[in-house]
Amino acid sequence: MVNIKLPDGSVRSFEGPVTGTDVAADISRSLAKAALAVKVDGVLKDVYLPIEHDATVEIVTAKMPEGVDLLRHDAAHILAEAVKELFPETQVTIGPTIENGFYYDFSREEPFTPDDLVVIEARMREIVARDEEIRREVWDREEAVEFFKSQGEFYKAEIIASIPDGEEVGLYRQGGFIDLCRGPHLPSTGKLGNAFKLMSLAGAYWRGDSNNEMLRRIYGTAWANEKDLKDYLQRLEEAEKRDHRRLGRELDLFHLQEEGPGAVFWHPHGWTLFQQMIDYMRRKQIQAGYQEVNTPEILDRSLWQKSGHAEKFGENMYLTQTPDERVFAVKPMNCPGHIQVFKQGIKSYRDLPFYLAEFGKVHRYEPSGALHGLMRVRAFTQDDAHIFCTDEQITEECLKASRLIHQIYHDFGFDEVRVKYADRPEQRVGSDEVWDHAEAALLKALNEMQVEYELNPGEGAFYGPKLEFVLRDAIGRDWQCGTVQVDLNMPGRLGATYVDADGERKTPVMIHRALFGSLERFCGILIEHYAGHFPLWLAPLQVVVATITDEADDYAREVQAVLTRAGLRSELDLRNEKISYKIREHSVTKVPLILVVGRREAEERTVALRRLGGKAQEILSLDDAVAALTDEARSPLERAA
RNA sequence: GCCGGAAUAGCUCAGUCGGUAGAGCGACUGAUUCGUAAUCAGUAGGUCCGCGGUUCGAUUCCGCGUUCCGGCACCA
Repeated sequence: MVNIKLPDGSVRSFEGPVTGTDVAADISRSLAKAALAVKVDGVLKDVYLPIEHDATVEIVTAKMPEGVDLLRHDAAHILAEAVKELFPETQVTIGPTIENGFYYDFSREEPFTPDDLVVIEARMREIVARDEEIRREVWDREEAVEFFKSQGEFYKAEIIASIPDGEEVGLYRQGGFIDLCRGPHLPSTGKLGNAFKLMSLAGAYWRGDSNNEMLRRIYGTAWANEKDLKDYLQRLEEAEKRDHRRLGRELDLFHLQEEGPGAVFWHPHGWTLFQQMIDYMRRKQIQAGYQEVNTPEILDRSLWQKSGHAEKFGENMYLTQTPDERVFAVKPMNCPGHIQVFKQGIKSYRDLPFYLAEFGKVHRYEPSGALHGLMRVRAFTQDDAHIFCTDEQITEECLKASRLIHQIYHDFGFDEVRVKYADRPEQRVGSDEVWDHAEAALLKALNEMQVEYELNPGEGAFYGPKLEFVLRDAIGRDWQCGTVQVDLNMPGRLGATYVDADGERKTPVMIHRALFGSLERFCGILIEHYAGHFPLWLAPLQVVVATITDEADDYAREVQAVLTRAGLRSELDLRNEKISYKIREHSVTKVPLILVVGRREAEERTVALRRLGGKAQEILSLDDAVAALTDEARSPLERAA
């Protein structure tokens, strides 16, 4: 007798061992058909495997997230089967599911072409139509290794050989294709259905290591039904429309060109947005007790040798030689410069914590393949600051900096921020004891912050562990923005000291912190986050005054003058065009407010206010309109004050 | 940096099986003075990414380079 408890709490009894299919069939025929796998006491299993003992059982269908994940997993296997049928000389490696889809990495001399993708996808649909049974087999490890070697599948053999002793080697067979897999899998290929699509080709290193062979990756997406697939493809299209590179051109914010790879040419509107960010940040920082400084962009190479940058970061640095043959480095970070400022005059323990901030433009020679619009550039502006403090102050200062970051992100409309904690990297300066100490202090602050965080092992800066604040772009790519780093190394290397209460000279701790991280990147994320519809206080162009007839020109000029005096950013549109033409044009470039003035408004000293995306218009007296808009255009900082 | 793809008018793109190119939108000029998301007509605009090679002739074919796009690796 086997008692099966279902999620609704009911219990069904069976004579002997049953399978997930049996249980599903006992409930309803349609459920039996929809069953993709089964969860036995919370563990996913193949639906056709016997359940020998009493258990809690849940039937997994495509309606559940786990079910969709299974579909994607099987789509990857079917992709591999199709590729092996069409290109038998190809070796298979791994094919996991990912967010919204799956991929499979193949080893193959010849690249796949976009045309191949069409053929492979067609073959996948054939395999689905064949509805091949998928069955799990447990193999002896040695036999499995030998088997795959004999098939010329050396990568698979390597994976199996690396499975820890004592773990079962489970293989799944579908038609003529057999693959190592932890499972579970669908009972047959037909269950995948047709809601899948191969998306793109890419290169990817074996085991993610750039020293290894580059494999050929095929990305695909798979969903429970055609509608979900269609919705997903539409979401991708929508995301493309908010791509900051596209909006950057459409809204005339910035451009990049061949002569300056990774360097931004800011146009007037883009630069206005950029300056708004700086303006906000500057005030916010002053409130938080920072002092703003500015340090040289080019400094003698020897300083970078002392700081450790030359050795650990040298490959990313621009060097420049002057006619007297002296070698300088263009700064990739602001920290050594700030230490020079700190070192001027004798500092007392009473001066600590000592805050120095800089909107510092840094240059880093990034790998060419990494460049990406504003998100990844070679010349960028950091809202960088360094907090010189005592050992006891570390935790408190990290906390303060992290709180500041969360507040600022909130003001810019981001409430979902992911935090990562990155500890010591292989390439680093300083002793293990010092690192132990720095990591412990940062972790303590992190725990006191009471935010969820992920570990990012080995990804700290070369001088200390760091917190990373991560935002996501329109198409799901994550970008690190703010950061807080505890540095017990660099102040010592560059000779920074303070006089402690006991009269002894001591080396201060330095906390590196950036709020936006890179202003360029944050600006890119902002563009995508708002899809170009910036909140009024950030919008580069806030108001367009548009006339209906040239009889209103003089009045329109007057309106704009009043707006300018009130501190609003406006433009005049006196062109001899229909008002609907003007409205369409300014709507397309996402100007938040349009003030329409015609003969009537000129006579009555009013304006017709039209908001972006709105249909209605509002007739206001000029004075009321300006007062209301000025109030509306206040930044979060001004509102809080 | 690595794998794959791309580069034609300001933008989006078509095209030439090798005989120096075209559309829509935009720009400009003129007409129109119009009430809330595209008024009409006309005109101009191209080193077909760069450098070599093959060829009578290259935007087209080949090679090298540059940049960009999608990934991987790297990272703010």
